[in-house]
Amino acid sequence: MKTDLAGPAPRWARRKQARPAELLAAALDVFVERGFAATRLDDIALRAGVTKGTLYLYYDSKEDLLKAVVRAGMVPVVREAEAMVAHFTGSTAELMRNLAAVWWNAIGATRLSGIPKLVIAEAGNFPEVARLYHDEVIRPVSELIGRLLQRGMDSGEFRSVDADYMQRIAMAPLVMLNLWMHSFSRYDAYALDPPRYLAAYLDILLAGLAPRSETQGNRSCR
Amino acid sequence: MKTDLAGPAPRWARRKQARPAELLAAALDVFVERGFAATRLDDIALRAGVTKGTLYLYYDSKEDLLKAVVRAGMVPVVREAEAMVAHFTGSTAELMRNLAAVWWNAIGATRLSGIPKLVIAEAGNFPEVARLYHDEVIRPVSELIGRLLQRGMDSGEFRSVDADYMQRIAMAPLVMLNLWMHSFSRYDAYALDPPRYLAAYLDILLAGLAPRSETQGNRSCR
Amino acid sequence: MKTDLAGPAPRWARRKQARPAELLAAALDVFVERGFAATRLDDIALRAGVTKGTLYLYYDSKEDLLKAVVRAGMVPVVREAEAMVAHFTGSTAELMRNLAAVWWNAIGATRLSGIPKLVIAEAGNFPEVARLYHDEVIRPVSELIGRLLQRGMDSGEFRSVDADYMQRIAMAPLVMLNLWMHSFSRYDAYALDPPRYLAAYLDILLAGLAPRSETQGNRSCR
Amino acid sequence: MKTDLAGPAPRWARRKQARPAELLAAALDVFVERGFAATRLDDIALRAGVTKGTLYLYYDSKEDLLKAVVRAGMVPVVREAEAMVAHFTGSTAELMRNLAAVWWNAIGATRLSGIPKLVIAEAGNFPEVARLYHDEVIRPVSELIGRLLQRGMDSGEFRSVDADYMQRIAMAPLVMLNLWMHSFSRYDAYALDPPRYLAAYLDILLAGLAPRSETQGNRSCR
DNA sequence: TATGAATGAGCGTTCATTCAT
DNA sequence: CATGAATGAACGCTCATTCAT
Repeated sequence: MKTDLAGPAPRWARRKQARPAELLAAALDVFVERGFAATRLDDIALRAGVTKGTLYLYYDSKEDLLKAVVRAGMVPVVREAEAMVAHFTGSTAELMRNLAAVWWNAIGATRLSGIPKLVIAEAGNFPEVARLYHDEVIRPVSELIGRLLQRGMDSGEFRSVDADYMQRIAMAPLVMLNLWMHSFSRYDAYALDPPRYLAAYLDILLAGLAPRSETQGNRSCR
Repeated sequence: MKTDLAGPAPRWARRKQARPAELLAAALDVFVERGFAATRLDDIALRAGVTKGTLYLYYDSKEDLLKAVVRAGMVPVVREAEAMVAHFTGSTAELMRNLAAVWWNAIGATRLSGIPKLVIAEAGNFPEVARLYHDEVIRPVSELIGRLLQRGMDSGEFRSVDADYMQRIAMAPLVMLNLWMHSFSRYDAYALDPPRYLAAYLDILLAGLAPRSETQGNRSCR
Repeated sequence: MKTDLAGPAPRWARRKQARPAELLAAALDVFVERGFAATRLDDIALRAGVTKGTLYLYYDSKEDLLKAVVRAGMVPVVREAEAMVAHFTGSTAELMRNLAAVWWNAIGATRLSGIPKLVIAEAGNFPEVARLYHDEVIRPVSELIGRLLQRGMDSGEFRSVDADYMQRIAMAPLVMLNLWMHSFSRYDAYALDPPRYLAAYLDILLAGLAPRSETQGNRSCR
Repeated sequence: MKTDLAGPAPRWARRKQARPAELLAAALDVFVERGFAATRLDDIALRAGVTKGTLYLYYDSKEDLLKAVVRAGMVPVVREAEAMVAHFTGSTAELMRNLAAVWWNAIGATRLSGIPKLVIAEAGNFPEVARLYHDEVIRPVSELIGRLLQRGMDSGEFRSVDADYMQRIAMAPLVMLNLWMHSFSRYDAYALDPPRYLAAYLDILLAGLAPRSETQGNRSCR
């Protein structure tokens, strides 16, 4: 799965058209490494192989750059996820497993995984970033997951739950994995094992959604 | 349930002893509102009703203030949770429900709920803050929840799960609720309903931990 | 030879009367160690075993403290030198040797040796300090040395020189020794040997003052 | 004789290349006037016709600026003195008179004369400044004067003296003249006449170095 | 007399943003 | 398009001075 953010700027590809993507790639790197406030535009320019002034030819301000990074990085992945769901024909549980894998490959294992931390940290200071991220990323994904849960309930695969809120609960561990990787996991002692984390996640999520046997309550389903 | 952070500094209580707590309360407020980097020491001082220099009579630096805020805010709550678990005698599920309620009352519904966002945002820039929060908050809580899961499994109340990682999954939605409240929930349109969120959370968590019926697979627990 | 500046404050001597001298001793130490600007009143107070506020019971300001240190440290030594000269009966050359020794014992080898550097560095910023030091220290000493040179010329011991300016030249190496000890000599590699320095100084000074050729009359040395 | 430090920055010469020298000239002026600690970067910038931030485009810190001022100001003069000595063919006494004149024209009569006071005052607080000044200025000059004395002794022009220490004694009155000009001479009442001072200096220095007549030593005149 | 908490003005340094070239 | 020198507004931290106790 590809994103619009270029990889480490290849020197030979300095076409004018490629410039913005190169800048965004550099900006993403540094924003994720240092956080928004601690990032100097000089660092971004240095990593992109340009000078600070050049950034202003493409983006109006540091905040504008942040918004571009968020949008260019996340929206394509959202689109892709939506396309995947639209064409999937298997069981809902299978679909959720696939989605988790896609999410891991497209975001979790890439530099994009740093975006949620960035956005959460700055949402309070930059309403436009909050709105952008919510409307372009969170809302579509929420609706996607909400529809998925509904699909599972409709088919009898899942028991009846509060779909609107359950999708939030379902997303939380995935987001937290990203946050952890870009906060505590930076220190070796606090690192965790993502596959094992994801396995535990899918285990309890699907178990929790599975219909209870008719004759048994939750507590007594033993 | 109370915290160690005092309310808005009463003018008449300028006792030396009360000062540090007043400063921490003000610092917490502003840090949570603005984030660490965007917070000016002048703002904290203003809110505490003192001048900037006074802060340095009690704390060595802005980072030191952050560490004090985190420690003074969270450690007592952790202790309280540990005490509660140690004396509880009911079912593990009930204990988990109680813990969620305690957590909500002591943290979620107070200004302390802003600390996780602060720490996650700054953990990368301030290793000491990361270490402090992990060792004094995350680790004890993780172990607490891990023991809880083990207790449930031992008693047959819960099915067998990867306790170490499952506690991370179990904590994630609670942390995410805090993060949400201090990022997107600031904008009315994106607010959510905490009780409903917590209900959905406990619903799926306990359902997911409940033993499956012996004769039936996950899908077919009917 | 004693000064008015007390040694390391003896705890048992905390008579009110002794306080000002203790403060001055502490102030001299720290001023000499760090320079005027880099010295914090807190450091002086700490060394004197009092608190910062106490300093203001005895001295109006940091500059006032500096003036007191300079006056209390140097004036007694000047008086002593004047007394010594007044009672001396030997040759002028011998008197100058004695004066150099007295100067070394009373100033060069004590903490007072740091005062010239202090005064020279701050004279431009504090006219009162400049005036004080010049009128109470430099002028008396200049006149003393000038009279000495005149005495030597009158007696035929010295050749005829520009007494007024020669006393400045004569003082320069002694002052420079003090300055060196409190600047470069702080670094071992740049230290020098004071006795050897003083020997070379007296050697050339007295040789330079001695009457020239044999055929020229040397009234007192024939 | 010129120095590398430009005069009052001409507005029309805002070439990038000229900037550093303009900044150093301004810095030298203000450092000498106020001393290092009392100098505000704003003052230097104002005098150079730039803003404070501009200083940091060329120098890393206030201390770095001090080092640059010292190096750029003194090293060329040292080189010049060394070149002059290397090519001189007259008598050693004549050479010393010439050196004193060169020193006066290149340093004593220029703003550079303020540097020794600066360095002596700050050597204790800034080891790097001390080392720089000692290794790049004091040591070369000391060696130069030491060789000169040796040359005079070898040729029989001078009597035998402790060359290593005598060069220190010989330099002291010149340094002291600089210090005086930038401390007490600021106040008219305490000003002195440099030519007369230098005449007295050369008078006694050369007289003191001259060989004694065989029959009458200085020492035997008691 | 002595304390020490509090002040408030000040300074070195940083960095997003601008603009002449 | 691109540069990079310059700006100027901040902000963290310091410390001489004050004053209620």
